[in-house]
Amino acid sequence: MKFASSYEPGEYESDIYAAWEASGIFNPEITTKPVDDDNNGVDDRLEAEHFPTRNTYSIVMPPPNANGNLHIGHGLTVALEDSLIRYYRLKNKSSWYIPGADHAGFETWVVYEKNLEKTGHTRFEYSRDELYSRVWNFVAEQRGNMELQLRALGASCSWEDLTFTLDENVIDRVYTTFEKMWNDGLIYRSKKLVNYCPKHQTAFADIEVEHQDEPGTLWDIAYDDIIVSTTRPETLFGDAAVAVSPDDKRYKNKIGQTVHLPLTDRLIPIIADQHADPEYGTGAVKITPAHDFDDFEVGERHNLEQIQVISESGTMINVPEKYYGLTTEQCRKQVLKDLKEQGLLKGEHKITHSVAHCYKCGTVLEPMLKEQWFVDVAKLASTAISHLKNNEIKFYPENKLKVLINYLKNLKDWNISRQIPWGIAIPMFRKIDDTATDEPDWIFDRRTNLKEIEKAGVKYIRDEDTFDTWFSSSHWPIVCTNWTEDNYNPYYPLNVMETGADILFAWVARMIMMGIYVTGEVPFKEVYLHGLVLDAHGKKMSKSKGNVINPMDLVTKYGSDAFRLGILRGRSAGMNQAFSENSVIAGRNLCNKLWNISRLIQSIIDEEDSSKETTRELVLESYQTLNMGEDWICRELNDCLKQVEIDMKNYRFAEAVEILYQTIWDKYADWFLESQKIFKNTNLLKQTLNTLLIALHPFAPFVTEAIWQNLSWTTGFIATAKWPAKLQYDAISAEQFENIKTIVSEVRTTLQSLPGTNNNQKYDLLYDNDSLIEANQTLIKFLTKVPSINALNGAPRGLRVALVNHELYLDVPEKVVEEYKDALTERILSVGRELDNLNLRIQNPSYVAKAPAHLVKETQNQIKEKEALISRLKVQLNLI
RNA sequence: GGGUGAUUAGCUCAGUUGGCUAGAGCGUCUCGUUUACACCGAGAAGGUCGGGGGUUCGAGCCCCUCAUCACCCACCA
Repeated sequence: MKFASSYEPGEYESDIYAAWEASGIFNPEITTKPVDDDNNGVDDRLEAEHFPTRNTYSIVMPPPNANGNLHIGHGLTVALEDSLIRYYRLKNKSSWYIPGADHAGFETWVVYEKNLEKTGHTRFEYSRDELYSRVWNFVAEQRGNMELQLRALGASCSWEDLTFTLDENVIDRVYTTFEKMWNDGLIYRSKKLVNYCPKHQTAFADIEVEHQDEPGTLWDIAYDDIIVSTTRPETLFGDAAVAVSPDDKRYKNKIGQTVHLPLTDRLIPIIADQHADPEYGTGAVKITPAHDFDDFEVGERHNLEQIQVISESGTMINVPEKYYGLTTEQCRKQVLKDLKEQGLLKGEHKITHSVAHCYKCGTVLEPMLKEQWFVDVAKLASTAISHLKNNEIKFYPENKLKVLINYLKNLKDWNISRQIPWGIAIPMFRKIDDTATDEPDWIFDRRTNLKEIEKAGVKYIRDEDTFDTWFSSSHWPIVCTNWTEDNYNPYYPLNVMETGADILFAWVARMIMMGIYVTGEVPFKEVYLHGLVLDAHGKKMSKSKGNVINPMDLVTKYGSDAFRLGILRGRSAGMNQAFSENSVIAGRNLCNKLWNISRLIQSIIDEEDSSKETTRELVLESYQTLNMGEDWICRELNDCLKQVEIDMKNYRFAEAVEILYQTIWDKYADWFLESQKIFKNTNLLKQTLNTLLIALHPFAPFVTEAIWQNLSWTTGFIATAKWPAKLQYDAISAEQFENIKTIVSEVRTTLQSLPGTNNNQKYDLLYDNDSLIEANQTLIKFLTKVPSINALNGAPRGLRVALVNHELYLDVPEKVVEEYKDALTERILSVGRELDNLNLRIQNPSYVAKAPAHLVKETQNQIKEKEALISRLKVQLNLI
């Protein structure tokens, strides 16, 4: 096969992915171990089960929305997770990356309902079951896009195991848990104030609410001779009391009295409650238990009536005729107008307060009294906390553990009822047969495909609500790995849960609670949380701002690998960081570089093979290092591998990519490969290239595989290659090569700083009594591009290269040396400044006394070197 | 009100338990049409590490303080 002169990702990526997928290498290894009769002391249970012969490594994908497209955050997720899974696959673990698709209950519902409205229909024309099947079809049409996009990103997941959040086994598991919770008394039904979106007509969990600081108005309204402060005058019809602080002297004598509720003929009491803040407003506050969270609690304490005055569609009910049916907004205007006319509006103050919004449509949420299913979280949370405090899960970044524990400590009961049809039906049925008074009002039953059921002659009707999606997704590690009560499962707990830091509470916390509740074990051993990908200027991406970056555009433009390398660069756990297209460009450049490195090596191999007139060597033979550069690159590659291993263990992706980038480009290409243009150690070239390709493969799967398939000595897929072993080399020789590098660099710098370098003037090199240079003159000549390099016969001449331990001269005419004088003087001064610093340090008696001995010694050596260098440069200056 | 994180080169970011002259990518400047690569090669410039104090032989890193910017949680009528 021929290498093109540049790497064009578009020509290879889809074919490569298809070949991987067809070969089944992304599936985990599952074998049935033969039962060993002689076996003693090993759990028999294990023997009978399917289980891998190798160590396992498992990750579940946070399921992207089944009917959506991937966004940049998914791009980061795949880059992180797939790097891990590919790395551990190379490390010979049976690796299982389980893909998923999310029915995304509320998200999808909102999209669907919008579409429905466009066609002139509303949800109220259909039954719950009809709507469910309609959305199912809608999602089925859209599905597949995001799965193709995951493939384009190179996600090496086991597609046969894709789990959809509405799969039967998921629903089954969720019902099993729910039933267990119901039996354990962890589920209860209660009429409580919940956050409610009047537009979408559904309730939310606390965590789904978005609070925003907004300007508002605080009105003072006279309730007889007491003036209350409120931001919501329209709710006054639901008032059940006026509260003042028990410590507030102004109102002490009024406590226990009653006042007239304005615009009505009702009387309400004045009560004392610590909720009223004497410092705020007038110090007197109206209490509306049915429409405010604080007031609800005050109402509980004082046994106040809960009067609902706002309906579930957001209009006024249980109010005087005049206001009935108005929206809350219209009602507020009318109430204010009427109060003003009656002279009861006593003041108006502009304030800023925090307002709860629907995170999807932005509608102001209404606290609404509703009967809902709640999870009593106290025990779940405290159990989770004890597991967390036991350090059973390691967090990256570390501080999230503390944050999570703090959240769990303050967690309130969890509302899991949603009034939308798109979701898992809550498996609870309400008794409709009033004569059967002995039977409980609510029973659990899995037959949610039925609207009505009959049990022991009593009729029950299904609750129409569906589960909060987080209730089912909290089972994700359990359902994806097919964990069951009866069998040992080597893939559970997961090795790591990788997801966005923004859903630490909503998802990670709930998976931990649920995992422990269901399996008795934490669901994963480690958690890696990535931050938000911000736009190029560090701003949050949003459709309205128009700064959204589509990962697929970048894949098309630069290639999948470039995108992955680019998005990992400069990113660390938990941090919100800007996206930099330049990093993707750097990734693209690296892929092309690696491609050309491989092209050069293959051409060297081909040339050698043809000159030897042997058949092409398909096998990788062992190598021998034959010169310092070869030993040196082995050492550098070993260091690089070790560093990558450490970085992967610690989830330092950016650092791993960085060291690979530098090793490939600065070390392998710029030094080793250049030197191999002379030496051509074919076996070593093959071996080292294999090493680099495999090491980079987790991060840049496509280009490394494309190269692997093009090389003459490789077999199989690189995706299932073995992580490289350490290379053998001579350490002293490797270290010697550093000297060659220093010599070459110094010659290059000097040549470029000589006056008149732009007229392409070439000079020879002269060495005197220097075995290292003598032995390596061919290489030095090649790397410095000087016309020739010779032993100096007679007195030194030309310009001495600024090296301490080597006698090397650039054979330049007197005149050029003369012109170089200024540069030389500057050089002496700059080395002098460094020397001054070192001397200052060594002259400090405390430093010599307290610093570690090796540092002091190093400083002394450096001083000697600098002094030698200066004296040599000065000799040069005097010669001029 | 509470909490978390950030502040290092023109831009985006590294800098792991304190240790030599603080790094990278992209950008900038100079030179280079060398048969792997111009998505290239060689070289260079550019930072008093947000301000101020402290601990230490030694601080980008530890402590205190101030400032600025993000984000999260919380019941501000």
